[in-house]
Amino acid sequence: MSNSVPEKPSLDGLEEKWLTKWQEHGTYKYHSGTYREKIYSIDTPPPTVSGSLHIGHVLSYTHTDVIARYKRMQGFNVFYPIGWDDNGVPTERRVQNYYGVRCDPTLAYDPNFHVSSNPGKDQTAVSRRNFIELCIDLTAEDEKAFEDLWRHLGLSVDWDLTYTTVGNRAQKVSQAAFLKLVEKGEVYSSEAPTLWDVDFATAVSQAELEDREIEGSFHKVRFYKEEDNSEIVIETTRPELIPAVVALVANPKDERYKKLFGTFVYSPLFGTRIPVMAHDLAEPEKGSGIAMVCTFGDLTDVTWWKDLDLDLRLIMGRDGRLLDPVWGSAGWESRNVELAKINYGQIAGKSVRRAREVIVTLLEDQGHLVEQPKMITHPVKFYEKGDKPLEVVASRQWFIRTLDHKEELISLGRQLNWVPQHMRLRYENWVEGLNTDWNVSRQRFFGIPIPVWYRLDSRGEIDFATPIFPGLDQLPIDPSQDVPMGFTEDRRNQPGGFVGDPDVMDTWATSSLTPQIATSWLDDDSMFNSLFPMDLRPQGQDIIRTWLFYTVLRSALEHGVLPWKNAVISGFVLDPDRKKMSKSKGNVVTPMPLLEKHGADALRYWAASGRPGVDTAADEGQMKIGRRMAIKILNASKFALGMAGSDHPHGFNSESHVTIVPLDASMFARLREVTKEASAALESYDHTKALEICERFFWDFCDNYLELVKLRAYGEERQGIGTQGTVLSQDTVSARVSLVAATRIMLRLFAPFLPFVSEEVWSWFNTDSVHLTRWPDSEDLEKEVRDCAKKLFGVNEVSLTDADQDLLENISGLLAGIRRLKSEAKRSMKTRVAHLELRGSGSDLETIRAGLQDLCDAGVVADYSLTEVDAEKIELVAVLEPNQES
RNA sequence: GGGCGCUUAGCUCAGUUGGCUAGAGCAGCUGGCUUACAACCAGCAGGUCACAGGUUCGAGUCCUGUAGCGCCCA
Repeated sequence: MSNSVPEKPSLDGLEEKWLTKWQEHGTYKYHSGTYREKIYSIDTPPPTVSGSLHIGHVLSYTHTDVIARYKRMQGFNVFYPIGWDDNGVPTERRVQNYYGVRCDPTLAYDPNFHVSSNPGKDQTAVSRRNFIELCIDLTAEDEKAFEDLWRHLGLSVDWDLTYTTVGNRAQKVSQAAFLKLVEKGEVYSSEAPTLWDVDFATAVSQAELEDREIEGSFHKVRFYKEEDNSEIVIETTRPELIPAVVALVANPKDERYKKLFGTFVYSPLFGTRIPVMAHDLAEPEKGSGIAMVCTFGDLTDVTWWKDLDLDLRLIMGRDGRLLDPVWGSAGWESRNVELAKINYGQIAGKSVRRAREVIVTLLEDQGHLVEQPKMITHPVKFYEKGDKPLEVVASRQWFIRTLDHKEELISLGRQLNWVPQHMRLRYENWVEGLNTDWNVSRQRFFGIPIPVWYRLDSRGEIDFATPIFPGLDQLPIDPSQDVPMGFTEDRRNQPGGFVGDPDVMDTWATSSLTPQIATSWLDDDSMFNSLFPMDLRPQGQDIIRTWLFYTVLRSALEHGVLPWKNAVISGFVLDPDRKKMSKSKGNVVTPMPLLEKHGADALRYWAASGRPGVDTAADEGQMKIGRRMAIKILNASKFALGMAGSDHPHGFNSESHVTIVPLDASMFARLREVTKEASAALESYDHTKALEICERFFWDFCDNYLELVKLRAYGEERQGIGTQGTVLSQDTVSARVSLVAATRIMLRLFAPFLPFVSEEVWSWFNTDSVHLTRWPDSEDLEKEVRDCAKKLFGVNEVSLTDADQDLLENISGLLAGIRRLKSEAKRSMKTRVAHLELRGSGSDLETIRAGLQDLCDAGVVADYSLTEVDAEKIELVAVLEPNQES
């Protein structure tokens, strides 16, 4: 046993030292080629690198690392990769702001393009390829910041397994998975009304929506019955859509409107003849109980349009400005075409907002408005990253079928082990509430291209019915650069030739494949089979409906199974005042300064004190406690392991027999329980409980056990028992072996939580890494005692019994009693007790007899006596020696 | 409007299938340099378990309702 306990142990410099050594020694490397049963595979969340680092990244990633380290110590070959999510709109937006550019796909690539180091107010237009190059450059920088944090925090990931969500492999997997779903009939394209963000100019999916309460106005507008031109009043928040109105609907049970169903009315301003119809979704209580249906104001309009088989009058452009239809032409008939033209002329080409103002004025001027608009607040759908309400536009999109698979998805959700369990309900509620298939096309620039070309007919029109797909062996492809089989580049965009699909995939269409990307799906079958389905998906509660849901969906569609066995859902990190952190509030806590101030082990301690699914405040107090514990581990270990380092002759050899004395055995009995309880807690992903159990034992060990055995371990002369010259007593040997063995066990228990200080202390008397040792179980404990006896004293035979588990606790209680007496007398703890009388029942006194000598040593008791009395518990009567100074 | 979670000491949180006087850390107070540690140690004090009912020999724990806070969905 090598032994180099430092004189003055310190946390300074530990992080750099061990990060370097772990990297050099490949401590956390995954070893391919082992059996599935011996592998523990983790589907780590790839952080959005264009987002800013915040303390939340420390919390959940530390939780995962604790589990990874625990599993590794249990002998699992841990597959623990990390990925970078550099895909999608956040990256585009960041590149635009950072470099002051915008993408214009019509421009040609400029190989000599350089970004201005001082971007002005006006954005420079750049080609798509230039733009993508900038995206890749910037994300590379962003990845470094994340990697620095993870490394500094001591995450035990295998950095050789790192992947990105825009890399070649991610492109290949995303496109292959898409094409396989095409083959299975689970993907289709269609021209349909789609939720559309006018600023980003892209379609969005149900998962990317959020409702926001915004101000609007109810306008009471007159429509006119065909039969007698009498008025009928509807209320709308979208008067600018009156030119797109295709029906009025009321509830079939609504007596007020029953007789109107089947009749026609004319719209104001435009004179369009439209039917009055019945539909269940019309709410009698809302407004006047009769609503106008437009193509399209919202998703309800889409439902009505489909259910009632209504006409289509599109006026919303993809840029959020109104189109300019020809009044009087087919579909745009009017009973007063000239008036319709004049009125519409005022709003054509205008934004929604401006058009609304104009329409309201026109309605008022021409007498169609019943009264002044009434202000209301109402929920409106937004793209979660957008600033303007979503519009519904008709466009061609690719969809993955989800609605057909709801039941299967719910059933799979019930097979997954959710931590905490109630998170399953969020998933189930989401699946139950799905109302559209998953639109995976995005009209963006930076992303993985949809791997599709279309034929152009002799007039140059796109034939969407027979798309051309690449073979799996061609992937990845970019249809705007690559050419489909049977064509040459000069046929691109030519009549009779082909055209590439201009869209990219929703980023979730890639992120939902992280298990497949990380585990070499399609590239290495044996690796994939040994890692998939994976063991653990750790992630935030905010992306259950996206990342978790989509990943389950893709795995179900492709493999027919769950992608992992366990999903551990972390809570949010709140600011120190327990408020949600947000950029706008300016209360975002960044991790690096805290890491530098308190140290990695301290931050990890804080993180581990937050349970899965529970929101946790960024509390520096908790970090300080973590640091304090790391220091305590250094100091306590220095003392305990210092006991091992005697070069003096001790009188023991391989023939000797050592008996672990009852007090020491009692400590081990408790430690055995601790290892059991901590293991059970970690098995159920309750790292907080595991840490608490270990921490409590450790503190108790320091405060009581260490103090009780201190003198015995030193082996100093004392009454009755003691050493003769340099020869140690059995009791001293028992204490020293116990101190060292217990410390070794505790270091292994702390290793997953506080990897730096654990490794440092371990290195004082070992050459291997504590992180590659076995997680302790009760058998290890006996073995550890034997090993220590052998190594410290050359002793082969050791007796360790756990006859009395309560002894240590009882003696500790009495020591606390002695301390209380001294404290109440306002005397120093080293004050001698001239005489201590222990009064209690005969059986109680018997239970403590084996620890009395240690108690007297720790309590500085000169002399004691036992008095048998009829009492429920042992009472102490102490006579303190007089204070010599006063 | 629907769903989920939370409410225990000044603060942050434990509290298992219902079972002794409801625990810990931090903060507070009082002492103490004590041969691992003053970045430390010892001791003390601090609670109507959100509220109202109910079940039970017994409820922080189970049931019903109410209030407040937070999150998700519509």
